[in-house]
Amino acid sequence: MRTTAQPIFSPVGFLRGSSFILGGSRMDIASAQREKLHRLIREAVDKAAASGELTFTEIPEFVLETPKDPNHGDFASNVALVSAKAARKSPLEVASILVKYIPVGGFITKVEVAGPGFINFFLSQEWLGDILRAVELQGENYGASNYGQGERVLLEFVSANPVGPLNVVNARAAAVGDTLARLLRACGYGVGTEFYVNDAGNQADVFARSLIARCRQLIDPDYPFPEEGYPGDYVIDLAKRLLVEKPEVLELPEEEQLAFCKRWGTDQMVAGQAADLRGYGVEFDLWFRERDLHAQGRLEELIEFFRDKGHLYEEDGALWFRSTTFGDDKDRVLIKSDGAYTYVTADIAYHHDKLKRGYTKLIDILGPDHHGYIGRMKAAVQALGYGEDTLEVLILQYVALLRDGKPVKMSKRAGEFVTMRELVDEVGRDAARFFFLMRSLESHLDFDLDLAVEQSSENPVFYVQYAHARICSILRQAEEAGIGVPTTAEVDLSLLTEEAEINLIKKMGELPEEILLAATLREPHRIARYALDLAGIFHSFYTHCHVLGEEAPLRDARLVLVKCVQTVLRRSLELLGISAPEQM
RNA sequence: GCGCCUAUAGCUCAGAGGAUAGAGCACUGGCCUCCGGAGCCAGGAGCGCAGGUUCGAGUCCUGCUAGGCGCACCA
Repeated sequence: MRTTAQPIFSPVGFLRGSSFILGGSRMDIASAQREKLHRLIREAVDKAAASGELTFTEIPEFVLETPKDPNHGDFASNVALVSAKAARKSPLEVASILVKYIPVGGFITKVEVAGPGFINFFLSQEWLGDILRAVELQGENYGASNYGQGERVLLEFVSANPVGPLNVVNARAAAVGDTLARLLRACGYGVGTEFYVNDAGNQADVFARSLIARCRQLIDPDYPFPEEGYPGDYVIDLAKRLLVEKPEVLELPEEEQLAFCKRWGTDQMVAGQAADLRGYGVEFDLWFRERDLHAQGRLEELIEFFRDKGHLYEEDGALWFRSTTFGDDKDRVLIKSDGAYTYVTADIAYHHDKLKRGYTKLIDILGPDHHGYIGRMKAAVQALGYGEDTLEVLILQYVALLRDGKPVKMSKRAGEFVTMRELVDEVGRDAARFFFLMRSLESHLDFDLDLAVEQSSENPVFYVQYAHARICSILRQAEEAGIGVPTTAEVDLSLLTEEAEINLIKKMGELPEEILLAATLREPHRIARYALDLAGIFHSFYTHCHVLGEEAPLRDARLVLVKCVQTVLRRSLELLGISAPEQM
């Protein structure tokens, strides 16, 4: 069973190998430099092979990375390191042979062999200008690509039961799923987002009975509350509203009453969840109702489909799906001996529906308590006739809220837990999203409530937003002084020589690649960290370099630079679903 | 018992098999005649344990240890 996140395509061959191709009509210029270097390296390998100096059966995949240490050049490749074995020479020997075939000139000012056998490339200033021109040209689309070529991906996330308010893990899932959707769209995928509403199962029945009991208690305080009922106060509030909206509900025959409360109650919960999510910046393309699957006979269809394929058998009065054929730990019951469908039956029918609607990649984002679910669903998708990797399940880990450095106690059984709405009310939508997106999915994250509301540089979300607000302030004052922001073509970009300026430009050049990595590796936290890095470099620039007040040529070049940083910061924040305030 | 996640600086966390393992916080000391000090600059310390694969392992494999979570004819 494969339980870790599987990229849609392995990005390895794509990013590190020979073909860095961004589709669409406008190729990203900064990445075009990278592509040129890739090609030059491959040509050098071919020439070295032709001359007999190197012998390969095939060229291994290699990395072209931006070194942390600027002394290692603008780009560095490990091609010699990874191909040393195939060449039966030391990495240093391979590297020194290859550099002979890499022509210096044009945008390449120097090529050298360093360390254990890296080939370091030093580029002319011109390529930095290319980055700024790319940002200017592409603006709000900077970093987008057509890598996905329209492949249809369905992201399902949150999918909380409609029996209570959303919790903090739901909030984490919402932030991660929404940003992943934005990232995949930016990479040219045809993305759909869905929330599966589990409104037909036992839990919905229990919820309906809890609601009825609360209604009766409002009339007769001694009326007993079901032992396994939902204890939260929100059920009482809902009961009050129900008695106002439909006072005759308690007069209905029991079965009708239950059916009504189940439908009405879950609808109310769904409406509340949708409103909370909207306030959090998350809108779903579709809220898919489990009850529709039942009403449309889709479960029966699924059973017939599986029966035809021979995936079913009966035992102990129940109908079983032989999921072990497809690598599941054990077979699963689809119809219980009492004739009722199990939860998994409906969920398989739902996934079948997604596939029939033309999605070729399904991504489910689930909480940590559902990891045991992966095997059976991957088995189901295969039994439906699709490849093992069609379904990809991302498991989020738990969230611990910290106040005064101590965990906030939560008890689901007692109905005491912090809801997503409370969290967002307390720390704000931007801080909540950023804190969830800062960490990798699999981290068990500590959410520091005190830090999230702090208005200081210690609070990462403020740190990033403040950088944006500072830029806006500069541009505003320029405008007030009658100084327009020029275009890259109108200024002398070679005046940007300060370390902070160079670092800013290089960092901006990394965004397209970061977006691609974040999307394909399912690592949205890369973008949050990217935004923090870029903001940090900007703050340093701000302290060391002035914009307004400098001589016109330098001032104008810096205005262009600052304008570009604004675009890139805005773009990063937009991908995170976080606002970019002009003033704070 | 089986499965999943985690273990990196005092704390919270990054780290695409590669160069000297990085940030932030905390602690200490500096920086405002100047575009927003909600900022900047400078200082110490670390990969849970044991093997293995590799030219090279925080990263991959195996076995331990510790913490979190899950193992239904519940959803």
